[in-house]
Order: sequence, then C-alpha cells, then structure tokens
Amino acid sequence: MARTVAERHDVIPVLAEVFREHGVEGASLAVITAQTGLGKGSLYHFFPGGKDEMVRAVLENISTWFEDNIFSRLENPDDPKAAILATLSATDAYFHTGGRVCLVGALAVNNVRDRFFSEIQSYFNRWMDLLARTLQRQSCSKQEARALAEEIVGGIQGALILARATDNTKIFSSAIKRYKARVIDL
Amino acid sequence: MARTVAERHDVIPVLAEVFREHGVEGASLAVITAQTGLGKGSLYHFFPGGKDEMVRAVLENISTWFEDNIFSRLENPDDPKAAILATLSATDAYFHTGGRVCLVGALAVNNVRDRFFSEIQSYFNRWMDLLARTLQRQSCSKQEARALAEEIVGGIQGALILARATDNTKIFSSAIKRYKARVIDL
DNA sequence: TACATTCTTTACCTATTGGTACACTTGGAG
DNA sequence: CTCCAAGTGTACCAATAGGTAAAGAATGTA
Repeated sequence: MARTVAERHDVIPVLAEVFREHGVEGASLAVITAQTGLGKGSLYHFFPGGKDEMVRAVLENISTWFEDNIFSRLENPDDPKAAILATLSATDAYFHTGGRVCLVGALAVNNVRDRFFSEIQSYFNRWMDLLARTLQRQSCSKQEARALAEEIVGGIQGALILARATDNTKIFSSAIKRYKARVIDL
Repeated sequence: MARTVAERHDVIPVLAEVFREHGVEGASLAVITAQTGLGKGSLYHFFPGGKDEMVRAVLENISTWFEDNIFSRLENPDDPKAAILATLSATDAYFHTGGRVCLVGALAVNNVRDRFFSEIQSYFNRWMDLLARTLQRQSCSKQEARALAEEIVGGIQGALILARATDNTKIFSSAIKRYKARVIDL
C-alpha cells in the first residue's frame, strides 16, 4: 500500500477547515485524523503540543495570509481609497462571500479565547488600526476613521454570522457592497 | 445538610451562562453540574434528552425574552423611531454593553448550527424582519429598510465579537450609539 | 549502499465523556 | 400522619477523549 508522506506545511490549511467546521472543542482527535488523513503519530510528530499547537499553527497561518493579502496593501498605499476597496474584495473572496466563517472570530466567542487571546486581539486590532490609518488619509478625522474602521471590521464579522445563521450569503455580499460604497463616498 | 430543591425554570438561565462561557461542545456534564450545582440525576430529570434538550430549552428561553422585550415593541408601535431606539437600549442592556456574548450567534458559527438551525434562523430573521418593517414606516423604502436592518443586527453581532476579541466594551457601546444616531437621522 | 533523519503505523494507556439505574429524600395534598 | 409525585445522590457503564511509546518505512545525502 502506497504511503503518502505529508508535510506540516500542507496539513495546516486542512486543520483550519476542520476547526472552522467543528470548532476547536468539537474537533476531536478522531475527527482530525479522519479529515486530514494523518494518524495520531504523524499529527503528534508535526504538533508535539497537541491540539493547542495545531490551533496556534493555524492562527499563525491565517495571520500571515492577512498580512500578505490585506494588511500589506494598507501600508502607505499610493491610492488609499483604491487600496481599501481592494482589501474588501480580497476579504470577500477569502470568506467565500459569506460561505466560510472567520475562525479568529469564532475562537473569540467562548472561553477558548483566553488561551489564544493575544493572537486574536492582534488580528483584529491590526486590521482596525491599519484601516483607520488609511481612512484618515481620506479626509477623515482621527475619530471618524476609527469609528468607520470598527464599523467595517465589525460589520464584516456580523455579516458572516448572519449569513451562516440564515443560510443566506447575500447578506454578506450586501455588506461588502455597502462598505465599499461608504468608502467611495468619502 | 440542607438540600436545595431546584426547579427547571431556575436552571435554564444558569445553563445559558454555562453555554455562553464554554460553548456547547466545551460544556461537559462535569462543568454543567459544577456550575449549576445540580447532580446528573437532577439534570437528567429536568432534561431527559441530555445536553441537546438543555440547549433547546435555553434557546426557547432566549427567544421568549426577545419576543417580550425587543420584538413586541416593534409590532405596530405608536412612535416607530422611539420604539427602535428603545430596543437598541434594551439590546445594550441585555448584552451587558458587550460583556456578554450572543449565544445564538455563537451557535451559528460551527456545525452545531445544523442541530438547531430553525431556532437560530428564526431568531435572526424575526429580528431583521421586524426591524425592517418598522424602519419602513420611517420614510425608508423597502430595500433601504431591509439593508439598514441587516446592517444594524449584523453590526451588533460583529461589535459583540470585536468587544470580546479585544476586551474592549467601548467598541460595543460605540456601535449602539452609531445605530441610534442612524435611526434618529432618518 | 549505507545511514541518519523524517515520517507513519500500531498498540496501548488513563481520564473523562455522556448517559443510565435506582434507591433515596423531600415537600405538599388529602 | 400518610402517601405520592417531584427531585436528588451515588454508583455504575461503555465509548471516546487526548496522549505516549516504540518499532518500522520512506527519504535525502554521502
């Protein structure tokens, strides 16, 4: 029988989907082995710290993705407005237009938050800070920019929940469209 | 030793807090017995269906609360604007200004949603429908009303997540204030 | 081809899980 | 006071939980 040899690198996105689907507490080792195709041995070889280390690896992976695809575009952009619109499109694609939940947000909701607090906090604060800073370049006052950044990032999280709760991704795409319009009208 | 005899009615709010804190999957029977002060015997006497029935009882309880305190105020109000503002204040109080998560929203986030889908869906749809209907009385077009209702209900959910993720309840109170202003300015 | 490293399989372990059974207290109604 | 339904405590159960150990297979390097 052919054995497929895996790499840690490839496992992480699969783990992310497992945690998204089942939640961290709901993702038992049995579920994880089934869905990744890896035995406990391999899993503990890659992640000696167990589930905790898996979650941490996933969060780091997500953080890196956002850094590369969202946050970096908001660092001193030539055209601030266009940059924000581009990140909103990228966000729309990342969350599959509301068909995919935000794992970081999902972690924040119950007491597993405490175990990953700094990672969760950084993710949202970095997002809001960069967005606010970029908005400020666009005729916004500091307070207005901050408020709008909270509104957009929060609105995205809320729209994800509503889309999933009502099985209606249109709620998410409307939200993205709304915030794009809001930015354009600045 | 004095034995305190409990009633099903009194247990439900405690269960709600347990589920909020640990999540449904994270709330083991051990945790539930510890936090409610009831033994398994009592628990299974009140909820023969186990955890599933407990969650269902909690959801029904929440649904009733919203019906009495939020939704009822939006049914043919004398002053639509004032009614909406009142529900926003009640919502602020209910969620302890961002210090308490929305259990229904939290359930929606992973695959336990499927087991309680109709309850979760009704909760959010009823909220948005009533809010939209009331907004429509206030010079809004049908589409505008619907969009604003989604924006407000979603914004509240998102603000709850952000408040918890960053340990900053000001994000929630700002959101409430923002939506109040939006309604006033209609 | 040897060899060490990396990865995988299998078997095993203990603690905890959700759940059941049943004898026991209660408190209230007759 | 008696009785009974409502509620409780305890002991028990099989299944699953997360985790470990170690022997074996694939891989890259010399």
